[in-house]
Amino acid sequence: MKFTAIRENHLYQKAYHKGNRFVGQTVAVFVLRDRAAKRLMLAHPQKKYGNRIGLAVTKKLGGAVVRNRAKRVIRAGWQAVERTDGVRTGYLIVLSARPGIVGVKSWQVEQELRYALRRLDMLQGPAVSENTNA
RNA sequence: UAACCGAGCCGAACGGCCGCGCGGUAUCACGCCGAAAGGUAUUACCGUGAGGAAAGUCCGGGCUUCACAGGGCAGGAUAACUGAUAACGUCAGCCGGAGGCGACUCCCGGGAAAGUGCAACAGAGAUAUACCGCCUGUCCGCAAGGGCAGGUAAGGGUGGAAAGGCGAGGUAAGAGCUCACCCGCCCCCACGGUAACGUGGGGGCGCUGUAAACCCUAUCCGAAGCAACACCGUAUGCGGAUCGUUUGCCCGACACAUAUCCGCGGGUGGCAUGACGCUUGCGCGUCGGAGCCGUGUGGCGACACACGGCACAGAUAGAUGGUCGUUUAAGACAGAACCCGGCUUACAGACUCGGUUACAGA
RNA sequence: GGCCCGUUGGUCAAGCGGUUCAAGACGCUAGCCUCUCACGCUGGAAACAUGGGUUCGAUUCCCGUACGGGUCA
Repeated sequence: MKFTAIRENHLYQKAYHKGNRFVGQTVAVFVLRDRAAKRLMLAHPQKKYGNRIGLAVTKKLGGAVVRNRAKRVIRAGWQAVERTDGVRTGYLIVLSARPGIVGVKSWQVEQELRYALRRLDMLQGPAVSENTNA
């Protein structure tokens, strides 16, 4: 699943300071309304809205291998959530790895991400009805 | 059989489902973003896709830009010898030394006899020395003994180190003072070796340690590094903060202007075997490269040469993943960032070859 | 990615091949002072990142490792 990556440092700073956050054992999620979403949509050939996603992993977690694996696991979990439940678009989303991510399977990250996005009211589709029932 | 020594090699595999980067073909599409240069989407198929250390950045090169007549100083690096190599502080062989029963391993291995410095504490004394002791002379004293002058490094104790070792001669007592033997250093000769060096003979000498202290000798070194650099483009540029509107499940739509402040300068190549020629293209040919694999020849070896074959990651928030199953259980260290040759450091396990010692058997 | 630095008590730090050596300040702690606290005075505890090497002797010199920092578009 392709997505637009955040690479500017100021956007990370903004997400950390202004965004809604959820902190779990494996990941921390920061969500902020993307002011440039419309412009990006226009640039997009299919005229679709999208989320800009940033992955952040501290050097404290380990070497390049450990950090790469953390990013892959988070990416896999995110794709699973997006595919099954759907996520609202037009946001800046920063996924920051936490120490618990080392050595976990992707379904654990997926679970936590789904819970986090539900709490942040970012889900659409089938998961929403479950949320209301719960 | 056991315990070791050395060298090499691998460092998960297979299958199901869902995914990623790059290249190609088809599709989309005379579309979209951008001032331009330029960039780019969807889907399907095919090909391809991290390491032995990719790491640390400790050395050496390629490449690039700048500098450059020649010479010297300063500074840095290296240190037996012969070779290998593009080069090296690397590697091979060999010499010397150390360790091991042995296979074998280890050594920053020039010069302290050019000069300077330093050597705390202890000790009489640290590169020159007389504290105790020994001896001679002389004076005092009945004597024991003591004072003064001198000789002496054999003995004592201190120290990391006290001026070769041991025996004999010698002497008042002693001393390489003399001699034999041994040890070490320097010089000369002969033989062996390309050489370091080894063996033997002769002569001289007896010298503390430290150069990872200054230094001396010999050899080498222009500087910076792909964030280098080259080319294309170059506009009332781009980004952010402040004050907002609109949509609101999704899809879609508007305004994105003005003002103030702050910050920043685009793209492509280099760069993924390169160049050239032919071809719509696939591809083919020629030349180049410390490219990779195999075979042969030479060499003890590092390696060299010849022939044949091969094309093998190229990202830019950074591609190999997720998950399930099987293999006894999958589990070490760890991720290319311009490219090579080394070194150093980390590392679960698997395999191959050669050798040593001990025991047992034939 | 390249190129450079640094590491000494809890913190900031000086230092040199050796005895006096592991200064000094803040902090901590015990005592004195005071009716009590503060200030002040006296005393005390507490460290050379780590593994090798050179040396008689290393915190210092050399090599490796770990950690921390600076700088270059």
